[in-house]
Amino acid sequence: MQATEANCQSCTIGQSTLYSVTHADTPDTIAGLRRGTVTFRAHQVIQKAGDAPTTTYTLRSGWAYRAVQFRDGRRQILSFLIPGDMINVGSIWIDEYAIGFYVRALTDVRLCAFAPDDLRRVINASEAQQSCFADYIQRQFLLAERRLVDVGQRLATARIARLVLDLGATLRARGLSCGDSFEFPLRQEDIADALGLTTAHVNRTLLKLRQLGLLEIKLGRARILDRAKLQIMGAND
Amino acid sequence: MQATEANCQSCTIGQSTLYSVTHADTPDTIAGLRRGTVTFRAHQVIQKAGDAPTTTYTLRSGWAYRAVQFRDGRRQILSFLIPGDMINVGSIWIDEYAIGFYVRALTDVRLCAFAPDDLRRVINASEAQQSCFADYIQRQFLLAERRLVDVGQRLATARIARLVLDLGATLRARGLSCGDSFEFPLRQEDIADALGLTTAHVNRTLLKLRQLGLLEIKLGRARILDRAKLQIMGAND
DNA sequence: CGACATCTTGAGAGACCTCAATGATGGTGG
DNA sequence: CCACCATCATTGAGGTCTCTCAAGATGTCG
Repeated sequence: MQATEANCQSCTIGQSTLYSVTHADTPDTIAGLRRGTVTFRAHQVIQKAGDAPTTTYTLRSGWAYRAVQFRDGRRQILSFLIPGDMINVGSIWIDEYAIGFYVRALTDVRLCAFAPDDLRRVINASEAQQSCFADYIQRQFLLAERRLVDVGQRLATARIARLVLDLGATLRARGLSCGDSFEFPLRQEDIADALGLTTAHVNRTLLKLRQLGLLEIKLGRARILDRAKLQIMGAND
Repeated sequence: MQATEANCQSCTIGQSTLYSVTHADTPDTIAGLRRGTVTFRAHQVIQKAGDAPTTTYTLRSGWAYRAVQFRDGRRQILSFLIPGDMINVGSIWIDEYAIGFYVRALTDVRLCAFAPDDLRRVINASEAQQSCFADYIQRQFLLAERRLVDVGQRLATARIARLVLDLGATLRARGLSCGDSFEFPLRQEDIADALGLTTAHVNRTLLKLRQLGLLEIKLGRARILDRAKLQIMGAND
């Protein structure tokens, strides 16, 4: 990992997520608080389970994921992190919060570093900023519970359809994609571990979705071929 | 539902959860803010999916759960609510937040009503109170992700073991139980829907745990017969 | 004592898994 | 430029956990 620059004035990410109000008003405030950036290469571990980070990071570019690891090699991916996400929200409010998961880079990533105190002040600066932050937390919570419902109740086809649609929607909301084809650096194994499936089954399910002309995942890109039908497939309720 | 009294001075719940700091300092503050209480009978719906409650409720007594309902009758329980829990945290910070789940009473329950504004002020009153609230949110998040890991990766025996241990631990933390036998008003169907199983399978799994001398659930009570072995059973990782 | 909810149990089926082998693909070094 | 390697995708055969559907047992309550 190494420090480099990446200015805050041109950053469009902050405008749509946690410190959006402050960032929109005076990007300089954020720029002044940022303690620099850090980069990791694809597949590197960013934080280990048990770490109690004292710096709070936001994801500036690239993808990562949070997961728990089992001794026998199985793992459960808890969420994927894309630009605008916080790596460790807990550290803002809770000192010495030891995380129960680990964070790993999916692609090369760049993180922005902040002191928890500073972010706390930014968030508390206005009611607008507070509710913007609350909105972010709420959404993360919602996504976790969506996955729980998927894994608990839905078939493999629906789980995959929904995961792809969800990620596509989030990317769009952050201004990182604009159509039915977008960057999608998950391996089949990552999809499997996020949805409680095996790679073999994900592969067969993906084949099925491709044959049905709904979805194609190839070369690090996802192509939604028939959004309407994919949504119906995802909503088998 | 009907309004009745239940005083805040003698309430031990608030001391261990969201407004704990304020409550411990001056229980009168909370008492002054409370807009009264509401009761529901067992199995009554407290909030419907799509509702955007303008009042924030905390659970004073009894059990409830949050769940999503499918058209074909399936459902996924997202979390169980026990005294001290918030019914709708989202409403504190986000106006007009339409919930995507419904809330139903498991036993007879009594709720305390608050105006979102008031709770917001209480929480913002001090850093201690803020981090206490953050801690609560964090824990709810953690529990949701624990369930996701369970449903995604663990066998039925482990899922059930962990659910019971988790609920027991939370009850203990709130001073609502003190040993290995505690109130447990979940039907087998509730367990099934919380863990992505069917009642038939929950029944057989419960039988197995009973025969192994680890756990007994009967007449609305859970009895942990061998905590050590039950924990091992739950940690099949 | 019915009426109802809940628990229990059985037989058969399906979704998904395990294990293993075979193809692609892309990067690396000689 | 090709051989080589690691990573990832693909495919097959067989197994199992869990499900579906159904019936019966048990318990609860008015």
